[in-house]
Amino acid sequence: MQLHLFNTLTRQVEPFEPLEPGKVKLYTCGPTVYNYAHVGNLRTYVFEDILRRTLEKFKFHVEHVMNITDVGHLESDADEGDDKMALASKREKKSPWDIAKFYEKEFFKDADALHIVRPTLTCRATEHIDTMQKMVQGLIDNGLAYVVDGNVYFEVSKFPEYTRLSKQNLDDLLEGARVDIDARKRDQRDFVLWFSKSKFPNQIMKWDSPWGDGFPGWHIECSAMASEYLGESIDIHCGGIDHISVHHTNEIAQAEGYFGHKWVNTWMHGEFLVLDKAKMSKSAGGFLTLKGLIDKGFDAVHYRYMCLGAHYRSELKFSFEALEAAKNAFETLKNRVVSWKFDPKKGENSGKKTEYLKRFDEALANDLDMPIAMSVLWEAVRDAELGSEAQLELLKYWDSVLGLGVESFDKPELSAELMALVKEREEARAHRDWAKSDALRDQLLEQGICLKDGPSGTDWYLRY
RNA sequence: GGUGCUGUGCCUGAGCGGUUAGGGAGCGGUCUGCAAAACCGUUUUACGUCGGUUCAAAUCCGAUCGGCACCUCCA
Repeated sequence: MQLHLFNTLTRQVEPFEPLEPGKVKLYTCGPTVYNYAHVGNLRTYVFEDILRRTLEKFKFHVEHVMNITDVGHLESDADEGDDKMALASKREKKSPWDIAKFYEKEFFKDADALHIVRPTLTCRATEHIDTMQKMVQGLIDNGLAYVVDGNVYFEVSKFPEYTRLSKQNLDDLLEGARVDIDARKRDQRDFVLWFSKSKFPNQIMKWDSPWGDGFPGWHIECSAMASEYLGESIDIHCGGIDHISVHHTNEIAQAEGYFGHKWVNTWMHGEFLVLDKAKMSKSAGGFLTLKGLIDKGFDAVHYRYMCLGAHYRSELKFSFEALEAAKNAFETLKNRVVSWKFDPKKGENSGKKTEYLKRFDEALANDLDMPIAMSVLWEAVRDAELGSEAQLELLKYWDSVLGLGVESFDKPELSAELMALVKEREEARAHRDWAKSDALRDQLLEQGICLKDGPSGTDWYLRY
Protein backbone atom coordinates (compact mmCIF):
# COMPACT_ATOMS: atom_id res chain seq x y z
CA MET A 1 0.00 0.00 0.00
CA GLN A 2 1.27 3.46 -0.88
CA LEU A 3 1.87 5.71 2.09
CA HIS A 4 0.65 9.29 1.70
CA LEU A 5 1.83 12.17 3.88
CA PHE A 6 0.98 15.84 4.10
CA ASN A 7 3.87 18.06 3.07
CA THR A 8 3.89 21.57 4.49
CA LEU A 9 6.01 22.62 1.54
CA THR A 10 3.23 21.91 -0.95
CA ARG A 11 0.35 22.04 1.52
CA GLN A 12 -0.86 18.78 0.08
CA VAL A 13 -1.11 15.14 0.91
CA GLU A 14 1.28 13.44 -1.47
CA PRO A 15 2.61 9.93 -2.07
CA PHE A 16 5.70 9.41 0.03
CA GLU A 17 8.77 8.25 -1.85
CA PRO A 18 12.09 8.15 -0.02
CA LEU A 19 15.33 9.25 -1.67
CA GLU A 20 16.66 5.76 -1.36
CA PRO A 21 14.19 2.88 -1.77
CA GLY A 22 13.28 1.23 1.51
CA LYS A 23 15.17 3.75 3.64
CA VAL A 24 13.93 6.88 5.36
CA LYS A 25 16.05 9.65 6.79
CA LEU A 26 13.95 11.28 9.48
CA TYR A 27 14.86 14.29 11.56
CA THR A 28 12.64 15.49 14.38
CA CYS A 29 13.23 18.70 16.30
CA GLY A 30 13.92 17.75 19.89
CA PRO A 31 13.38 19.44 23.22
CA THR A 32 15.05 22.50 24.65
CA VAL A 33 16.07 21.18 28.03
CA TYR A 34 15.65 24.08 30.40
CA ASN A 35 12.41 22.88 31.97
CA TYR A 36 10.01 19.95 32.00
CA ALA A 37 8.21 19.16 28.77
CA HIS A 38 4.55 20.10 28.96
CA VAL A 39 1.79 17.92 27.58
CA GLY A 40 1.56 20.11 24.49
CA ASN A 41 5.21 19.45 23.69
CA LEU A 42 4.61 15.78 24.26
CA ARG A 43 1.73 15.66 21.81
CA THR A 44 4.16 16.51 19.05
CA TYR A 45 6.52 13.74 20.12
CA VAL A 46 3.64 11.30 20.14
CA PHE A 47 2.77 12.37 16.60
CA GLU A 48 6.36 11.87 15.50
CA ASP A 49 6.39 8.49 17.20
CA ILE A 50 3.30 7.45 15.26
CA LEU A 51 5.03 8.59 12.08
CA ARG A 52 8.17 6.64 12.92
CA ARG A 53 6.22 3.50 13.77
CA THR A 54 4.06 3.82 10.68
CA LEU A 55 7.10 4.14 8.44
CA GLU A 56 8.48 0.98 9.99
CA LYS A 57 5.18 -0.79 9.61
CA PHE A 58 5.30 0.10 5.95
CA LYS A 59 8.65 -1.70 5.83
CA PHE A 60 10.95 1.27 5.67
CA HIS A 61 14.24 1.17 7.48
CA VAL A 62 14.19 4.43 9.44
CA GLU A 63 17.21 6.44 10.43
CA HIS A 64 15.77 8.77 13.03
CA VAL A 65 17.82 11.62 14.43
CA MET A 66 16.69 14.02 17.13
CA ASN A 67 18.55 16.91 18.70
CA ILE A 68 18.72 17.98 22.29
CA THR A 69 18.92 21.75 22.54
CA ASP A 70 21.08 22.29 25.56
CA VAL A 71 22.36 25.72 24.56
CA GLY A 72 20.73 28.82 25.92
CA HIS A 73 18.52 30.87 23.71
CA LEU A 74 17.98 34.56 23.85
CA GLU A 75 14.45 35.78 24.07
CA SER A 76 14.63 37.79 20.92
CA ASP A 77 16.52 38.15 17.73
CA ALA A 78 17.62 41.56 18.92
CA ASP A 79 20.37 40.14 21.05
CA GLU A 80 18.77 41.13 24.30
CA GLY A 81 16.48 39.70 26.92
CA ASP A 82 17.32 36.69 28.99
CA ASP A 83 18.89 33.43 28.15
CA LYS A 84 16.55 30.60 29.10
CA MET A 85 19.23 28.23 30.22
CA ALA A 86 20.75 31.01 32.30
CA LEU A 87 17.38 31.81 33.83
CA ALA A 88 16.79 28.21 34.77
CA SER A 89 20.31 28.07 36.09
CA LYS A 90 19.66 31.02 38.37
CA ARG A 91 16.25 29.68 39.40
CA GLU A 92 17.51 26.28 40.38
CA LYS A 93 20.98 27.30 41.47
CA LYS A 94 22.64 24.79 39.17
CA SER A 95 25.08 25.23 36.33
CA PRO A 96 23.51 25.37 32.86
CA TRP A 97 25.19 22.05 32.12
CA ASP A 98 23.51 20.41 35.08
CA ILE A 99 20.19 21.96 34.15
CA ALA A 100 20.48 20.52 30.68
CA LYS A 101 21.50 17.12 31.91
CA PHE A 102 18.67 16.97 34.41
CA TYR A 103 15.88 17.98 32.04
CA GLU A 104 17.18 15.80 29.26
CA LYS A 105 16.82 12.85 31.58
CA GLU A 106 13.34 13.97 32.57
CA PHE A 107 12.38 14.32 28.95
CA PHE A 108 13.33 10.75 28.17
CA LYS A 109 11.51 9.53 31.25
CA ASP A 110 8.35 11.13 29.91
CA ALA A 111 8.97 9.81 26.42
CA ASP A 112 9.50 6.29 27.74
CA ALA A 113 6.35 6.47 29.83
CA LEU A 114 4.46 7.47 26.70
CA HIS A 115 5.95 4.50 24.82
CA ILE A 116 7.73 6.81 22.42
CA VAL A 117 10.38 4.85 20.57
CA ARG A 118 13.83 6.35 21.05
CA PRO A 119 15.41 7.91 17.97
CA THR A 120 18.15 5.83 16.43
CA LEU A 121 20.43 8.71 17.33
CA THR A 122 20.12 11.73 19.60
CA CYS A 123 22.65 14.52 19.57
CA ARG A 124 23.36 17.48 21.83
CA ALA A 125 23.90 20.94 20.46
CA THR A 126 26.79 21.61 22.85
CA GLU A 127 28.69 18.67 21.40
CA HIS A 128 28.43 19.93 17.84
CA ILE A 129 29.64 23.51 18.06
CA ASP A 130 32.40 22.74 15.56
CA THR A 131 29.96 21.51 12.97
CA MET A 132 27.88 24.63 13.42
CA GLN A 133 30.88 26.91 13.10
CA LYS A 134 31.89 25.15 9.94
CA MET A 135 28.47 25.80 8.52
CA VAL A 136 28.50 29.44 9.61
CA GLN A 137 31.89 29.90 7.97
CA GLY A 138 30.59 28.21 4.85
CA LEU A 139 27.66 30.63 4.72
CA ILE A 140 30.03 33.56 5.05
CA ASP A 141 32.17 32.10 2.26
CA ASN A 142 29.11 31.67 0.11
CA GLY A 143 28.27 35.33 0.56
CA LEU A 144 25.05 34.65 2.45
CA ALA A 145 26.21 35.77 5.87
CA TYR A 146 28.11 38.75 7.26
CA VAL A 147 29.96 39.62 10.44
CA VAL A 148 29.32 42.72 12.55
CA ASP A 149 30.85 43.30 15.97
CA GLY A 150 31.45 39.64 16.54
CA ASN A 151 27.96 38.61 15.54
CA VAL A 152 27.26 36.69 12.36
CA TYR A 153 24.01 37.27 10.53
CA PHE A 154 22.31 35.42 7.73
CA GLU A 155 21.36 37.82 4.99
CA VAL A 156 17.82 36.95 4.09
CA SER A 157 17.72 39.00 0.90
CA LYS A 158 20.46 36.80 -0.56
CA PHE A 159 18.23 33.77 -0.34
CA PRO A 160 15.32 34.44 -2.70
CA GLU A 161 13.27 31.44 -1.66
CA TYR A 162 13.35 32.40 2.00
CA THR A 163 9.58 32.22 2.52
CA ARG A 164 9.04 29.04 0.54
CA LEU A 165 7.82 27.11 3.56
CA SER A 166 5.82 29.79 5.34
CA LYS A 167 4.31 31.11 2.09
CA GLN A 168 4.47 34.60 3.46
CA ASN A 169 5.29 37.65 1.47
CA LEU A 170 8.76 38.73 2.50
CA ASP A 171 7.79 42.37 2.43
CA ASP A 172 4.96 41.76 4.83
CA LEU A 173 7.29 40.41 7.45
CA LEU A 174 8.53 43.87 8.27
CA GLU A 175 5.18 45.49 8.81
CA GLY A 176 4.00 43.46 11.70
CA ALA A 177 7.38 42.66 13.10
CA ARG A 178 7.41 43.02 16.83
CA VAL A 179 11.10 42.38 17.08
CA ASP A 180 13.23 45.12 18.47
CA ILE A 181 15.56 46.85 16.08
CA ASP A 182 19.11 45.58 15.91
CA ALA A 183 21.16 48.33 14.32
CA ARG A 184 23.91 45.93 13.32
CA LYS A 185 21.67 44.08 10.91
CA ARG A 186 21.65 45.11 7.30
CA ASP A 187 18.02 44.13 7.17
CA GLN A 188 15.87 43.58 10.21
CA ARG A 189 14.69 40.26 8.83
CA ASP A 190 18.20 38.85 8.95
CA PHE A 191 18.76 36.33 11.68
CA VAL A 192 21.70 35.44 13.86
CA LEU A 193 24.06 32.56 13.23
CA TRP A 194 26.59 33.36 15.94
CA PHE A 195 26.52 35.64 18.96
CA SER A 196 29.83 36.89 20.24
CA LYS A 197 30.65 37.23 23.89
CA SER A 198 30.78 40.96 23.72
CA LYS A 199 27.03 41.14 23.82
CA PHE A 200 26.67 38.75 26.68
CA PRO A 201 29.46 39.26 29.16
CA ASN A 202 28.15 36.80 31.73
CA GLN A 203 27.26 33.97 29.42
CA ILE A 204 28.47 30.76 31.02
CA MET A 205 28.09 28.54 28.00
CA LYS A 206 30.43 29.89 25.40
CA TRP A 207 32.91 28.69 22.88
CA ASP A 208 35.82 30.07 20.88
CA SER A 209 35.08 31.08 17.37
CA PRO A 210 36.72 33.00 14.54
CA TRP A 211 34.26 35.82 15.27
CA GLY A 212 34.67 35.99 19.02
CA ASP A 213 33.87 33.86 22.04
CA GLY A 214 30.19 33.18 22.12
CA PHE A 215 27.42 30.83 21.28
CA PRO A 216 25.40 29.76 18.24
CA GLY A 217 22.16 31.29 17.01
CA TRP A 218 18.94 29.46 17.56
CA HIS A 219 18.53 27.65 14.32
CA ILE A 220 21.93 26.54 13.16
CA GLU A 221 22.14 23.46 15.39
CA CYS A 222 19.40 21.55 13.61
CA SER A 223 20.77 22.25 10.16
CA ALA A 224 24.25 21.30 11.26
CA MET A 225 23.47 18.14 13.18
CA ALA A 226 20.85 16.85 10.78
CA SER A 227 23.34 17.14 7.98
CA GLU A 228 26.17 15.61 9.96
CA TYR A 229 24.23 12.46 10.66
CA LEU A 230 21.79 12.17 7.78
CA GLY A 231 23.74 13.77 4.98
CA GLU A 232 22.96 16.63 2.66
CA SER A 233 19.49 15.41 1.78
CA ILE A 234 16.78 14.36 4.17
CA ASP A 235 13.43 12.68 3.54
CA ILE A 236 11.31 13.99 6.38
CA HIS A 237 11.82 16.76 8.89
CA CYS A 238 9.23 17.32 11.62
CA GLY A 239 8.35 19.69 14.36
CA GLY A 240 5.54 21.67 15.86
CA ILE A 241 3.45 23.93 13.69
CA ASP A 242 4.96 27.00 15.30
CA HIS A 243 8.27 26.14 13.70
CA ILE A 244 7.06 26.75 10.19
CA SER A 245 7.53 30.45 9.91
CA VAL A 246 10.75 30.97 11.80
CA HIS A 247 12.78 28.00 12.86
CA HIS A 248 12.26 25.78 9.86
CA THR A 249 12.26 28.68 7.46
CA ASN A 250 15.67 29.65 8.79
CA GLU A 251 16.89 26.09 8.77
CA ILE A 252 16.08 25.80 5.11
CA ALA A 253 17.86 29.05 4.35
CA GLN A 254 20.99 27.94 6.21
CA ALA A 255 21.18 24.41 4.94
CA GLU A 256 20.34 25.15 1.34
CA GLY A 257 22.49 28.24 1.37
CA TYR A 258 25.35 26.08 2.57
CA PHE A 259 24.83 23.06 0.32
CA GLY A 260 23.48 24.89 -2.69
CA HIS A 261 20.67 22.41 -3.27
CA LYS A 262 17.36 21.26 -1.88
CA TRP A 263 17.69 19.87 1.61
CA VAL A 264 14.44 18.31 2.86
CA ASN A 265 11.75 16.71 0.73
CA THR A 266 8.87 16.47 3.17
CA TRP A 267 8.17 18.83 6.04
CA MET A 268 5.60 17.68 8.55
CA HIS A 269 4.16 19.69 11.43
CA GLY A 270 2.03 18.73 14.39
CA GLU A 271 -0.81 20.97 15.51
CA PHE A 272 -1.10 22.33 19.00
CA LEU A 273 -2.79 20.93 22.00
CA VAL A 274 -4.96 23.75 23.25
CA LEU A 275 -6.14 24.50 26.71
CA ASP A 276 -9.30 26.54 27.13
CA LYS A 277 -8.81 27.94 23.64
CA ALA A 278 -5.35 29.15 24.47
CA LYS A 279 -2.13 27.48 23.67
CA MET A 280 -0.03 25.91 26.31
CA SER A 281 3.25 27.67 26.61
CA LYS A 282 6.37 27.26 28.61
CA SER A 283 7.23 30.91 28.57
CA ALA A 284 3.81 31.91 29.88
CA GLY A 285 4.40 29.68 32.87
CA GLY A 286 1.94 27.40 34.61
CA PHE A 287 1.92 24.57 32.15
CA LEU A 288 0.80 20.98 32.51
CA THR A 289 3.38 18.27 32.71
CA LEU A 290 2.98 14.55 32.36
CA LYS A 291 3.75 14.23 36.03
CA GLY A 292 0.88 16.59 36.71
CA LEU A 293 -1.47 14.17 34.97
CA ILE A 294 -0.05 11.19 36.80
CA ASP A 295 -0.50 12.96 40.12
CA LYS A 296 -4.17 13.24 39.27
CA GLY A 297 -4.45 9.50 38.90
CA PHE A 298 -3.87 9.12 35.20
CA ASP A 299 -1.39 6.92 33.46
CA ALA A 300 0.94 8.28 30.79
CA VAL A 301 -0.57 5.89 28.29
CA HIS A 302 -4.02 7.44 28.88
CA TYR A 303 -2.59 10.64 27.48
CA ARG A 304 -1.11 8.78 24.54
CA TYR A 305 -4.51 7.25 23.88
CA MET A 306 -6.07 10.70 24.00
CA CYS A 307 -3.62 11.96 21.38
CA LEU A 308 -4.59 9.07 19.12
CA GLY A 309 -8.14 10.33 19.08
CA ALA A 310 -7.43 13.41 17.00
CA HIS A 311 -5.61 13.86 13.71
CA TYR A 312 -2.14 15.32 14.14
CA ARG A 313 -2.99 18.29 11.91
CA SER A 314 -6.00 19.26 14.02
CA GLU A 315 -5.95 21.15 17.24
CA LEU A 316 -6.79 18.96 20.19
CA LYS A 317 -8.58 20.49 23.13
CA PHE A 318 -7.15 19.38 26.40
CA SER A 319 -9.40 19.00 29.40
CA PHE A 320 -9.46 16.57 32.25
CA GLU A 321 -12.88 15.53 31.07
CA ALA A 322 -11.41 14.55 27.71
CA LEU A 323 -8.53 12.77 29.41
CA GLU A 324 -10.98 10.92 31.62
CA ALA A 325 -12.84 9.79 28.51
CA ALA A 326 -9.58 8.53 27.02
CA LYS A 327 -8.75 6.71 30.22
CA ASN A 328 -12.13 5.00 30.33
CA ALA A 329 -11.88 3.92 26.72
CA PHE A 330 -8.36 2.66 27.23
CA GLU A 331 -9.25 0.69 30.35
CA THR A 332 -12.21 -0.88 28.60
CA LEU A 333 -9.96 -1.89 25.75
CA LYS A 334 -7.48 -3.34 28.17
CA ASN A 335 -10.13 -5.39 29.94
CA ARG A 336 -11.33 -6.68 26.61
CA VAL A 337 -7.87 -7.78 25.65
CA VAL A 338 -7.31 -9.50 28.98
CA SER A 339 -10.56 -11.38 28.68
CA TRP A 340 -9.56 -12.57 25.20
CA LYS A 341 -6.29 -13.84 26.53
CA PHE A 342 -8.15 -15.99 29.02
CA ASP A 343 -10.81 -17.12 26.66
CA PRO A 344 -9.49 -17.68 23.13
CA LYS A 345 -12.20 -18.43 20.62
CA LYS A 346 -12.02 -19.22 16.96
CA GLY A 347 -13.97 -16.85 14.79
CA GLU A 348 -16.78 -17.72 12.45
CA ASN A 349 -15.60 -15.44 9.74
CA SER A 350 -11.88 -15.45 9.05
CA GLY A 351 -12.20 -13.28 5.95
CA LYS A 352 -13.20 -10.38 8.14
CA LYS A 353 -9.80 -10.15 9.71
CA THR A 354 -8.17 -9.36 6.39
CA GLU A 355 -10.77 -6.72 5.81
CA TYR A 356 -10.00 -5.02 9.12
CA LEU A 357 -6.27 -5.16 8.48
CA LYS A 358 -6.76 -3.46 5.16
CA ARG A 359 -8.96 -0.73 6.54
CA PHE A 360 -6.55 0.04 9.35
CA ASP A 361 -3.63 0.28 6.95
CA GLU A 362 -5.61 2.49 4.62
CA ALA A 363 -6.22 4.90 7.47
CA LEU A 364 -2.51 4.99 8.32
CA ALA A 365 -1.55 5.39 4.69
CA ASN A 366 -3.84 8.37 4.45
CA ASP A 367 -1.56 10.80 6.25
CA LEU A 368 -1.68 8.94 9.56
CA ASP A 369 -5.41 9.15 10.06
CA MET A 370 -5.47 7.80 13.59
CA PRO A 371 -9.08 8.72 14.41
CA ILE A 372 -10.22 6.50 11.57
CA ALA A 373 -7.74 3.80 12.52
CA MET A 374 -9.12 3.86 16.05
CA SER A 375 -12.68 3.59 14.82
CA VAL A 376 -11.67 0.53 12.80
CA LEU A 377 -10.07 -0.86 15.93
CA TRP A 378 -13.23 -0.41 17.97
CA GLU A 379 -15.32 -2.01 15.28
CA ALA A 380 -13.05 -5.01 15.40
CA VAL A 381 -13.11 -5.04 19.19
CA ARG A 382 -16.89 -5.20 19.19
CA ASP A 383 -17.16 -7.67 16.35
CA ALA A 384 -18.01 -11.02 17.95
CA GLU A 385 -17.90 -12.80 14.60
CA LEU A 386 -14.17 -12.23 14.50
CA GLY A 387 -13.52 -14.43 17.54
CA SER A 388 -11.26 -13.47 20.41
CA GLU A 389 -8.27 -15.24 18.90
CA ALA A 390 -8.33 -13.12 15.76
CA GLN A 391 -9.21 -10.01 17.74
CA LEU A 392 -6.18 -10.46 19.95
CA GLU A 393 -3.95 -11.01 16.93
CA LEU A 394 -5.25 -7.83 15.33
CA LEU A 395 -4.65 -5.73 18.40
CA LYS A 396 -1.18 -7.06 18.93
CA TYR A 397 -0.35 -6.33 15.33
CA TRP A 398 -1.80 -2.82 15.37
CA ASP A 399 -0.05 -2.05 18.59
CA SER A 400 3.26 -1.83 16.73
CA VAL A 401 1.91 1.53 15.60
CA LEU A 402 -0.41 2.46 18.46
CA GLY A 403 2.13 1.73 21.16
CA LEU A 404 -0.46 1.11 23.85
CA GLY A 405 1.32 -1.92 25.23
CA VAL A 406 -1.15 -4.62 24.27
CA GLU A 407 1.35 -7.40 24.92
CA SER A 408 1.63 -6.34 28.53
CA PHE A 409 -2.11 -6.19 29.16
CA ASP A 410 -2.58 -8.91 31.65
CA LYS A 411 -4.49 -9.94 34.65
CA PRO A 412 -2.67 -8.73 37.76
CA GLU A 413 -1.14 -11.18 40.14
CA LEU A 414 -2.85 -10.96 43.49
CA SER A 415 -0.82 -11.16 46.65
CA ALA A 416 -1.37 -14.23 48.81
CA GLU A 417 -3.12 -12.01 51.29
CA LEU A 418 -5.60 -10.68 48.77
CA MET A 419 -5.99 -14.09 47.25
CA ALA A 420 -7.00 -15.39 50.70
CA LEU A 421 -9.65 -12.69 50.95
CA VAL A 422 -11.03 -13.66 47.56
CA LYS A 423 -11.18 -17.28 48.65
CA GLU A 424 -12.78 -16.40 51.96
CA ARG A 425 -15.46 -14.50 50.13
CA GLU A 426 -16.08 -17.37 47.78
CA GLU A 427 -16.67 -19.60 50.76
CA ALA A 428 -19.05 -17.08 52.29
CA ARG A 429 -20.90 -16.99 49.02
CA ALA A 430 -21.09 -20.74 48.92
CA HIS A 431 -22.78 -20.59 52.32
CA ARG A 432 -25.05 -17.84 51.05
CA ASP A 433 -23.67 -15.52 53.71
CA TRP A 434 -24.31 -12.40 51.68
CA ALA A 435 -23.50 -9.92 54.42
CA LYS A 436 -20.02 -11.29 54.90
CA SER A 437 -19.53 -11.76 51.20
CA ASP A 438 -20.43 -8.14 50.43
CA ALA A 439 -18.26 -6.85 53.25
CA LEU A 440 -15.28 -8.72 51.85
CA ARG A 441 -16.03 -7.44 48.39
CA ASP A 442 -16.05 -3.87 49.69
CA GLN A 443 -12.81 -4.52 51.47
CA LEU A 444 -11.20 -5.71 48.26
CA LEU A 445 -12.62 -2.81 46.33
CA GLU A 446 -10.88 -0.43 48.70
CA GLN A 447 -7.66 -2.02 47.55
CA GLY A 448 -8.59 -1.53 43.95
CA ILE A 449 -9.82 -5.03 43.20
CA CYS A 450 -13.16 -5.35 41.43
CA LEU A 451 -14.87 -8.70 41.68
CA LYS A 452 -17.28 -10.11 39.21
CA ASP A 453 -19.27 -13.23 39.90
CA GLY A 454 -20.05 -15.22 36.82
CA PRO A 455 -21.44 -18.66 36.08
CA SER A 456 -17.92 -20.09 36.01
CA GLY A 457 -16.80 -18.56 39.29
CA THR A 458 -15.46 -15.24 40.52
CA ASP A 459 -13.20 -13.11 38.41
CA TRP A 460 -11.33 -9.95 39.35
CA TYR A 461 -10.14 -6.78 37.69
CA LEU A 462 -7.92 -3.95 38.75
CA ARG A 463 -9.84 -0.76 39.12
CA TYR A 464 -8.19 2.50 38.10
C1' G B 1 -0.97 44.49 8.22
C1' G B 2 0.46 39.38 6.43
C1' U B 3 0.07 33.79 6.66
C1' G B 4 -2.73 29.74 8.10
C1' C B 5 -6.27 27.04 10.94
C1' U B 6 -11.09 26.68 12.93
C1' G B 7 -16.76 26.85 14.48
C1' U B 8 -20.19 19.42 14.15
C1' G B 9 -25.19 16.23 18.94
C1' C B 10 -24.05 16.56 26.68
C1' C B 11 -18.26 16.23 25.98
C1' U B 12 -14.45 14.78 22.60
C1' G B 13 -13.72 14.01 17.62
C1' A B 14 -14.01 12.03 12.14
C1' G B 15 -16.24 13.72 7.71
C1' C B 16 -13.86 16.66 1.54
C1' G B 17 -21.59 16.09 -2.55
C1' G B 18 -25.87 11.21 -1.68
C1' U B 19 -24.99 5.49 2.64
C1' U B 20 -23.90 4.36 10.76
C1' A B 21 -17.91 7.70 12.02
C1' G B 22 -15.48 6.20 16.54
C1' G B 23 -14.80 6.99 21.85
C1' G B 24 -16.70 9.01 26.53
C1' A B 25 -20.94 10.40 29.48
C1' G B 26 -26.24 9.67 30.28
C1' C B 27 -30.31 6.32 29.83
C1' G B 28 -32.36 1.25 29.16
C1' G B 29 -31.25 -3.88 29.35
C1' U B 30 -28.33 -8.78 29.99
C1' C B 31 -25.52 -11.29 33.62
C1' U B 32 -25.83 -11.48 39.21
C1' G B 33 -28.29 -13.44 45.61
C1' C B 34 -27.15 -8.25 45.12
C1' A B 35 -23.44 -5.39 42.44
C1' A B 36 -19.74 0.29 41.09
C1' A B 37 -16.91 -4.47 36.80
C1' A B 38 -18.18 -6.73 31.93
C1' C B 39 -21.37 -7.09 27.75
C1' C B 40 -25.61 -5.46 24.53
C1' G B 41 -28.86 -1.56 23.00
C1' U B 42 -29.92 3.64 22.76
C1' U B 43 -30.16 9.18 22.37
C1' U B 44 -34.94 10.00 15.34
C1' U B 45 -33.91 19.04 12.52
C1' A B 46 -25.58 17.59 15.26
C1' C B 47 -23.37 20.39 11.70
C1' G B 48 -22.03 29.29 13.65
C1' U B 49 -25.54 32.70 10.68
C1' C B 50 -27.72 34.34 5.93
C1' G B 51 -27.99 33.58 0.87
C1' G B 52 -26.62 30.70 -3.66
C1' U B 53 -25.29 26.30 -6.96
C1' U B 54 -27.36 21.16 -7.29
C1' C B 55 -32.18 16.11 -8.12
C1' A B 56 -29.09 16.05 -3.55
C1' A B 57 -24.55 20.18 0.90
C1' A B 58 -21.93 19.55 7.36
C1' U B 59 -19.35 18.75 2.65
C1' C B 60 -18.99 23.45 -3.25
C1' C B 61 -19.57 29.21 -3.94
C1' G B 62 -20.52 34.16 -1.76
C1' A B 63 -21.42 37.16 2.38
C1' U B 64 -21.42 37.59 7.58
C1' C B 65 -20.42 36.74 12.92
C1' G B 66 -17.06 34.29 16.25
C1' G B 67 -12.50 31.58 18.06
C1' C B 68 -7.27 30.37 17.60
C1' A B 69 -2.22 30.14 16.10
C1' C B 70 2.17 32.00 13.67
C1' C B 71 4.92 36.48 11.77
C1' U B 72 9.57 37.27 18.98
C1' C B 73 12.18 31.75 22.45
C1' C B 74 8.08 28.16 22.51
C1' A B 75 5.67 21.53 20.00
